[in-house]
Amino acid sequence: MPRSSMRNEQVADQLHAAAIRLLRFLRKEDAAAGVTPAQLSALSVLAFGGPQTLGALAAAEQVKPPTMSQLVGTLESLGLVCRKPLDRRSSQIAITRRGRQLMEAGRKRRLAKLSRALDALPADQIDKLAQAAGLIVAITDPIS
Amino acid sequence: MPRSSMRNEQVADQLHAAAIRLLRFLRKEDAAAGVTPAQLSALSVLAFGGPQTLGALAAAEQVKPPTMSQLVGTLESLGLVCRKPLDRRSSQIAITRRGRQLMEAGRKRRLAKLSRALDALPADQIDKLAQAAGLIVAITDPIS
DNA sequence: TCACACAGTTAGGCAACCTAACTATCTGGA
DNA sequence: TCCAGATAGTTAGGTTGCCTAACTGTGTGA
Repeated sequence: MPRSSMRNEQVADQLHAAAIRLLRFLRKEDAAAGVTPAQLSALSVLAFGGPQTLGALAAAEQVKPPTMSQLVGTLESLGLVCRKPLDRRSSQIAITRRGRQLMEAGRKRRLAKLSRALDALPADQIDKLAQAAGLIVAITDPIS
Repeated sequence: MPRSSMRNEQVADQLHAAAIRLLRFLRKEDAAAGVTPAQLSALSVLAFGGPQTLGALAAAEQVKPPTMSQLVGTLESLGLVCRKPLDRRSSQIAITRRGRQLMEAGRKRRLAKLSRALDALPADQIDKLAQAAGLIVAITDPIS
């Protein structure tokens, strides 16, 4: 086995553990914001990716349609997204003003917790985290 | 608001999104290995941190005792951990040989998926991911 | 010795996933 | 024209992982 693959195996483990810890760390803050992490993530996709169909949103979030169907149902009943029919079997889902506001509020809540931790780090380490986040999103992107 | 805090807010968001994506990306492989991510994480703590009480394990994993109680119950029924009574109300929980084997198998499954992605990256970017993982674990560590 | 602290479990509930099966709609080719 | 098949989404039912509240049983110090 080449040395680089052994290394990658370790990195895979470390990233896995780090992701689990980070989400547990942030979950409480998300809950306090009145939305769950999955809801926040979907709102974020709609905010930055624009209106899209349920199927596209499910693909972007890497979940199956029934999961997204339920999630969007909840968000709609909360007035955070709305549907604009395309034809009689599908709609475009768009974030509402309230949804956008709530997403910003959630971001601020997370900030309160995570930025205290980040503030303790030197700028170059924060850079590394930012770059790492970008890399992770890139390599887990269903499009790529 | 100082510039660094604005920056940290963005990094917080990016890390959050990255963690969600990474776990969704890896979940299927964990399932194929016959253990769930939370189980794998607990086994990992026991493998590297040594035997410990249920309460300590819950604290290490940043979950509440009932959560860990159920998780350990499952792992025990699968023969992946065992309990050694300390007194009549608490035990030390230790990973078994089978638990260790299964953890290694899970690691290999994740490798199969993630390392293909990592292999496409230059070594310096893999370094960044490894360092970032270490930073995340450090800043979300309940002990620190 | 006995009241309180401590360790863990039980009960009940919710969010986020999944697969399988279904409904309804659209569309292309005979 | 029209219907077979593809497509979009929902419903039904199940699992895992997390929580709080309430409980049981055990240990301990004043």
